[in-house]
Amino acid sequence: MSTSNKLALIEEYASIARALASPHRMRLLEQLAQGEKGVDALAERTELSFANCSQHLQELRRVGLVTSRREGKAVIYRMTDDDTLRLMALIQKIARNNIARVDEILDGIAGGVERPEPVSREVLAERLAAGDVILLDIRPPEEFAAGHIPGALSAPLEEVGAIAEALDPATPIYAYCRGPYCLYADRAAAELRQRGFDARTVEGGLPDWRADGRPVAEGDRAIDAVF
Amino acid sequence: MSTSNKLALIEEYASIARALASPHRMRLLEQLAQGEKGVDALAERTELSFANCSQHLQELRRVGLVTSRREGKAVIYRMTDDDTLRLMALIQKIARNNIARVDEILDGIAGGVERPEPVSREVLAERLAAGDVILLDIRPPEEFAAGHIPGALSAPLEEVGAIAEALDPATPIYAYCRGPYCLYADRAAAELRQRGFDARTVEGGLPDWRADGRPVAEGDRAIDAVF
DNA sequence: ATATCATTCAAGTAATTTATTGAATGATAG
DNA sequence: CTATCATTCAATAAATTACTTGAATGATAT
Repeated sequence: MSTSNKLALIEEYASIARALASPHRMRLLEQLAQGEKGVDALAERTELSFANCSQHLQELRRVGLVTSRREGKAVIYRMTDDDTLRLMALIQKIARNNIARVDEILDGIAGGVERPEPVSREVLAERLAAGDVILLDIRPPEEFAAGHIPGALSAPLEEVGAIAEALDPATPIYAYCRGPYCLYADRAAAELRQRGFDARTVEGGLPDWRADGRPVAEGDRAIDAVF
Repeated sequence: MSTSNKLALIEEYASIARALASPHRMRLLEQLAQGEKGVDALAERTELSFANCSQHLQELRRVGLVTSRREGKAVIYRMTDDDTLRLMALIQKIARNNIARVDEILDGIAGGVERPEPVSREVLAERLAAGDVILLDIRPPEEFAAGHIPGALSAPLEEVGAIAEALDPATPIYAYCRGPYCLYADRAAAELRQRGFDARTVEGGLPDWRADGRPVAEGDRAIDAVF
């Protein structure tokens, strides 16, 4: 009884890991980290067939990593809670530390320039309050409009170069995007460092910031707080 | 390039989850959470064939969750760092919150008696310092001798009943064991609650306590600090 | 060197998981 | 009530993963 209980528990724990053990499901979670979405939007963004996407989502739901609700004809999926996000972030951290290939890819993105450690969200909040740093949001403008860190400047990846022209190279720049799985901020920071800026990425992305319980602003532009 | 890099990264992240997605590997990690061990000890404890155990260990090593070193003829495996432990604990927490079956099993172990939330290690440390709580280590005596929380009393599961006779029912009791995957503390606390004690478990086990950077005592008995 | 022991490798089969297809369900609009 | 649309279910084929066996390696002891 004791032993079989223990084995049953371990089976369940393993089932959670198994749910994450598929690139497709990881990508679905990455999408859901931006906010809740319907099955068709998820199928489109991940380029999965409809039925396949639905099945993967059900598997994630089976172990409680996501939940769903019905809204008219559509079923909307969302991450269950912040622990799901923490789990993704922790796996990403372990990968960065332990798998050489991951580090190589991230180095490759950095273009050979020295790649500093990401800044913690806590430090970011302090420096934002002090006003001695520029914060860039590297996501597409629509996502910026739907929610961003107060004080951030919208700087979609293609525009980073142009925006940099207007910035003071003496002021440190922090960049963030969607989260650990998103490389926009890494690439923006790499480009800025190559241009001589003191640019670093922020640990995690907007979903993580939100999960911390920190304030989120909405609207088209939030340049006011920076300039 | 950008997209394929991103997909490559996600593949690697998924591979870490895949490594955990097997009850056998979970059990191996659980064993390694107690401390480093050789392949034969692990094969014996998990009741796996030798070659099979070796292969599972290599898979864990491939994604960096464990490392190994050679010691004479034997190869000793150990957890790479505390992040591996954190990953296990987080999965266990998610399972507890999201999978009804896990909660049922843990309830079953509690024998129908109300099951209070585990106490955080931080609170435990405060109360130990204040001296107004009794701390029981429910693991086998050998493991206690190899390392335990200072001030803990060694109380192997079979002896908990007898030891309880000597304790003051007015003083709260905290119980710990190996960690999230180990049920000794849960069962001890359940038994004590049925006898009318105010008994709770501690979140995580000795490995987690150690990972916090808290002090660990060695030796046969540490009753002195309590009595 | 040779023998011995712990571990790893390699190959084959069994078992599980995945993706696809087409049918079924469940909610809404007409 | 029927038609329509989004989603889910069920069944099959394809791809992966797991376990076993027996041979190979690498380190020690004689």
